[in-house]
Amino acid sequence: MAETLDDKLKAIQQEGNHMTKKQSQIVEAAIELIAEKGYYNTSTSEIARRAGVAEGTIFRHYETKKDLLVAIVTPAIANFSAPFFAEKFVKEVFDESYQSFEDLLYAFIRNRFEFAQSNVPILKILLQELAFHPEIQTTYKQVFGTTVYPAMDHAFTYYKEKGEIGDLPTDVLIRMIVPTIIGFMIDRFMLNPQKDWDDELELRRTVEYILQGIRKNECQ
Amino acid sequence: MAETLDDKLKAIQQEGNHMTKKQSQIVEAAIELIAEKGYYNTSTSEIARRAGVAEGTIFRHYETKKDLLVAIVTPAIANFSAPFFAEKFVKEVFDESYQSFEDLLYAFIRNRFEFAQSNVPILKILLQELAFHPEIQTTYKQVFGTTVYPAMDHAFTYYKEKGEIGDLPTDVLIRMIVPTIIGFMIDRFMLNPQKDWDDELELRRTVEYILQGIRKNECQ
Amino acid sequence: MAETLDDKLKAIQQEGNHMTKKQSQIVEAAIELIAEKGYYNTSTSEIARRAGVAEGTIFRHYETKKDLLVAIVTPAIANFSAPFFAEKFVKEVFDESYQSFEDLLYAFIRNRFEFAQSNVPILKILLQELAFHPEIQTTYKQVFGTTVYPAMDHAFTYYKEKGEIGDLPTDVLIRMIVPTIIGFMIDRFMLNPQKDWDDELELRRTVEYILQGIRKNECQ
Amino acid sequence: MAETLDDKLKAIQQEGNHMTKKQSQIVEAAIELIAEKGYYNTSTSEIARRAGVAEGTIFRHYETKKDLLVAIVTPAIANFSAPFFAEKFVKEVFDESYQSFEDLLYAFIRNRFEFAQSNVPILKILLQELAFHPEIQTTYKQVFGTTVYPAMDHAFTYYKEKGEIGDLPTDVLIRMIVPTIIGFMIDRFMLNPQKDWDDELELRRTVEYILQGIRKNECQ
DNA sequence: CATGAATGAGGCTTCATTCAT
DNA sequence: AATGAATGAAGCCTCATTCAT
Repeated sequence: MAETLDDKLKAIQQEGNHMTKKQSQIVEAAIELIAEKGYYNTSTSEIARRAGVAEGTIFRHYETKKDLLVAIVTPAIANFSAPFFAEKFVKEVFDESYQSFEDLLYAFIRNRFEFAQSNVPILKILLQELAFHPEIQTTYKQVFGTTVYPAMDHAFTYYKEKGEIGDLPTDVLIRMIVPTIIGFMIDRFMLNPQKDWDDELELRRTVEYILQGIRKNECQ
Repeated sequence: MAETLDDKLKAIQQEGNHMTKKQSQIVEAAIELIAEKGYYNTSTSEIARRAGVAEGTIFRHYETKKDLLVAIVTPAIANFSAPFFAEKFVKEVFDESYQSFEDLLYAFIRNRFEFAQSNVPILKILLQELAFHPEIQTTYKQVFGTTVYPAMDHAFTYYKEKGEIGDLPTDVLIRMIVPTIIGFMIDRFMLNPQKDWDDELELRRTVEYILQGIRKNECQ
Repeated sequence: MAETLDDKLKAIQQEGNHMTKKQSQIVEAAIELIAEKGYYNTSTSEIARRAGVAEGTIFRHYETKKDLLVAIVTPAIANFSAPFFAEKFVKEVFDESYQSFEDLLYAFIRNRFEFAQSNVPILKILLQELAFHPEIQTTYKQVFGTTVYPAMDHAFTYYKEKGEIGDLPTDVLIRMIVPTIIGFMIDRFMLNPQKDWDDELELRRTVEYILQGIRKNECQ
Repeated sequence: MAETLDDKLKAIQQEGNHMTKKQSQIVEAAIELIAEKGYYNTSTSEIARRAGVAEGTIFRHYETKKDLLVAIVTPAIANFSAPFFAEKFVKEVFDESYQSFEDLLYAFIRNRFEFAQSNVPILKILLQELAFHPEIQTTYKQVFGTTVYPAMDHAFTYYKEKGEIGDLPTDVLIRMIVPTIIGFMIDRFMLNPQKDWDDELELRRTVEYILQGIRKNECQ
């Protein structure tokens, strides 16, 4: 138990490496089934069947069914939240790589959009199960509190000073921006994935909506 | 099965009337427990215990556990979505009761905010369980499609013509507005209910954010 | 959890009363099977089958399989150890109902012999499972320490003063007497129950052996 | 399967010889764990872990888990019961090496005491598991019937004739003596090993108790 | 209407044993 | 000989649902 959550998160990002073939079959099957039907409607025997392994094999790799869920969802939290902030927000904002908040926001949304696009089922699971599993909530809070929030706070402060963002607290800005982005992705990937989307257009619209919504209110 | 969904919805809105004492105890207990722990983590025996009735009594009133869930959630859908639109949007917008889109939006958000405030647990259930129960999804789509969407579409058209809203499709407007409002409520009532909220201020900020986000872009 | 072990023991002695028919079928079947094959070789499904009930019914009455074991064994401990001491040792020894230690010992052995005779399977379980279940050990120690030991200690002191017993510590006397008695019963009821026993003779022999073994060593 | 039990017993007594290092690690680990927690509470994976070998390695040396148990317990039976009788009882009693039954009994108890002292865990296993494993019972009966009983019978007859032992059947004498000795050892090594024992004193007391218990009843 | 004992299908998990490497 | 991943039978337990009272 000396292992910290932080260690775990790091370990997780390289997970793919040391997984046996059967293990990744299990994870893949679990992701498909749980995304589709939810954690409590998916039995371990069903996962085993779809993965083409014996039920006992699941428990050789994951002590409990919940451990399997956590093993699926934790990297998603780490990867969805962290990378962009670690690399882009913190570094490039200082580098002034982004001329304006708009540039940053656009890069951010596009980057997360692309990540989501490649990870729809896992993110679906994350969204659906977050409410029911304290273990996941803890990880989420940890990641959000140490990585996402500070980076956002930092960036907001910077652009507020530059006058590009209205004078709203970070909490409020997050409460505006995040649901807008997630709302778009839910619509795009979960509610109406089959629709004939013009992703470029919608990304622009989303950026625009947020930008106008939070910008300094100069024209009123 | 001649009964249509529509009939059901109507019946539901007057439900309170014909419920026996035991029955409302059951519903109340179920709401508390399911909101707190989720549908699959709440057993009928637990509901019976908290309600102070025998387990069999639940099944005298609801054929299955899922029926009980549906009986809880369906009126929430009907009531959360419908009333305002039926009464205010449709009628008063025509009456020109609302001078501006801002007035309408503000009235709408405040109205829904107050409704949410009095129905936190049920709405929590709705939000959490919607993903897992096709029965609920069907009801939701039906209500949304026949009541909410048309009313919104109507209003948006009206105010777009008046130049108060930018020229965005109804779908897009909904995708912008709804997550913003729901996101606020989740923060307010579910994630941080204990915070020292200045509700008036936050309502204003929410309206402002939406308004700027979707208004005609005159000042750029 | 306010309930003390003592309360439990009392409750247990009247247990028979409030057991439903199915419940006593379960207990009876469990006793038979566990006595014969041991706790870990007896499955709950087997118990259910022999009891003529559904497997789930067991768990309506006993939360876990181990609870069932404890429910079987605890009264045996209470009843095997306690009654004689409470009633006879303590009271009658003072009354001088027993002229000599021999009388007391004989009455005691005969009394416990008869009890054992009517409870062979349960006592077999107690003997076999005591080593593996801390829950049972705890009960045993409690009963022994508060009831059996004090009564024996009392009686030994009394008869030592009368010169009928040699000057050995209570611990040692118990270590001599108890295995002799239990050893006899194991032979009689468990190892060779089918033998053609002359119980009166063997009881006498057992008393004699103990008596000579611990008496004041006058003739050497 | 031409191999008789007798062959096996002989083979067993030289077992140490042909055991590989891993094999004795396995046996040692198994003894520790099974003594502590019982056969059914000890998994082969746990034994393998403690032994520092792979789980499969156990099954290379012992076809089944039960075979491992038998391999542990059979030599204990052979060694606990047999040697003294074979060497001492039979030979030395005839040699009249022991002047009196007391001398023999004392030598016997001391000898078995010392053996027990060096083999507590294995004897614990024997005692605890004997009831549940017919394979062990068979071995036990075989050894007892062919080695212990005849030797004892022989010695008893001899000393009865010399008038040192009362006229009791061998069965009865065994039923008196054996539980007394085993009872002492259980107390000494299993129930209260940590106590500050004066072993010499207790050995003497045990001998004394048995001796008086079974001697010719001359002084009554 | 209400009760609650009884049901039995199905879920998660353990573990002795096998086998390809 | 040794390994350890994989197996799958079997175990304990949960829980929605039924039904006699």
